[in-house]
Amino acid sequence: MSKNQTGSKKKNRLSAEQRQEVLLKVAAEVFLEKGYEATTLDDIISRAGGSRRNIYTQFGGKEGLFKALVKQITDQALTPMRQTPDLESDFKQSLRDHADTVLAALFMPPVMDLYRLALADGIRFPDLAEVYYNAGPGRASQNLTKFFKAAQESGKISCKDCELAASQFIGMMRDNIHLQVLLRLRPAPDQEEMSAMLENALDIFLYGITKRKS
Amino acid sequence: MSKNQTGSKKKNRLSAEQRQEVLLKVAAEVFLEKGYEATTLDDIISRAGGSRRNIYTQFGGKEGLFKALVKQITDQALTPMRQTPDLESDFKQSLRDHADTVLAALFMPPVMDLYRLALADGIRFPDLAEVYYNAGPGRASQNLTKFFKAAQESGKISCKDCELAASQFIGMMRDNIHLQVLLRLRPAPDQEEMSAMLENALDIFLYGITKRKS
DNA sequence: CACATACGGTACTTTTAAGTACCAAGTCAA
DNA sequence: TTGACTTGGTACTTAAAAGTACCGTATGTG
Repeated sequence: MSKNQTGSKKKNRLSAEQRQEVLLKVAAEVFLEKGYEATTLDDIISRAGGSRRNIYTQFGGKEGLFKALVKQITDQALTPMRQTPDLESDFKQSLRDHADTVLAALFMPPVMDLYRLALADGIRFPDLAEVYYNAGPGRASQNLTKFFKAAQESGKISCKDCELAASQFIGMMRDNIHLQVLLRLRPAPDQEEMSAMLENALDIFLYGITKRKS
Repeated sequence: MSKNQTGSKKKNRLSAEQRQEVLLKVAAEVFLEKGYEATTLDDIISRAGGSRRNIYTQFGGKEGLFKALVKQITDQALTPMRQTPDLESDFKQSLRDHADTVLAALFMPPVMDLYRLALADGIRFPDLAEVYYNAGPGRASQNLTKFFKAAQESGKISCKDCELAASQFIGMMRDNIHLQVLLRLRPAPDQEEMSAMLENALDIFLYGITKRKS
């Protein structure tokens, strides 16, 4: 007994842990949408409930809340980027599977928001930029590099600079469509369009666009 | 007579046009570096000289100054992106020349700053995002698409979707090295490294990484 | 049931920056 | 030279948001 019933109409107090959880969740929405400077604590309080004191006792202030948030997000939102490609099966299919994961992750709202945030507020919080890069794009690039090197050794591909190739392959996923979505000029692609993007990139990356004698 | 000598030690008044010019120049530095919210008018005044009144009489306030700035920048900084590839000569060399221009432009400080700004403050100023995209990456992509279509018709290349290919080629230029520079995690590449990036992208894009029987 | 503890909300203080007013001083024209 | 006009600088007003204090009240324990 005690604690509080989920259905009570008002005055349901939350424990410190619950409150902290809610605060981080709401803070994520607001900070990621508006950036650090444009976000006010009142925004967060009014959406999260509770009072200003929660933020100060638990996080020490706006900056503390922001940093706690960054830590949590980089731990969570970027996990898809950590997937490492399967080295065993067919090369093209492995690459397709991996790229599919990366591409889908790139268009996930929290990932896009984090990308914007890292660029916008990386100046004020250098940790943010570094942590983000290492956990996300950097990690993805490393994994892909390893994959390419292995394929190179087994004679499936031939790349002069596997690291650069991996970096540029990731870049192909961040094409102008991705940029337009980042800028909110168009909605994210649906499954069908995403699949077209993927196959197109795959074809070019594997075989090039030069006309082959048939 | 009258006006003011360039060498006078103090109290050289500037005309409205001169002041406006200086203000825009300084505003560009500050806004592009810190973003809209984090920039204060005092920052700008103290660097530009003059007084607050200049900003209010000439631009109407912070927002007016910012918008005037965006207009000026998109007219100026993004001009390299407008270059259209030469359709006559050798395809690979044409593409190389064009990509070289685009790549160099992508790493120019004002272009990078504008990229950050468009992502960070595009929410508050939707015009900014749209104008930026159309004048920069969008234009570049369009030009490249035309180029690819022409090459396609003369049988030099074979791409299923030239527009998508162009978009992804531009993406290859925005690889993880570019991202790291954007995040201020490393300095911009020098001529040599940039050339390596270019040749690598070119090779992959034209021929793919699949091992060819020699 | 009574008490200690900690959450919830409001009201307050302080700081910072936008926007405004005013005076002094330079510029130009008659 | 004088007087109208404009620019430069400073000081002021107002607004908004960070940070603080306090009190009422729920929680759960002895």
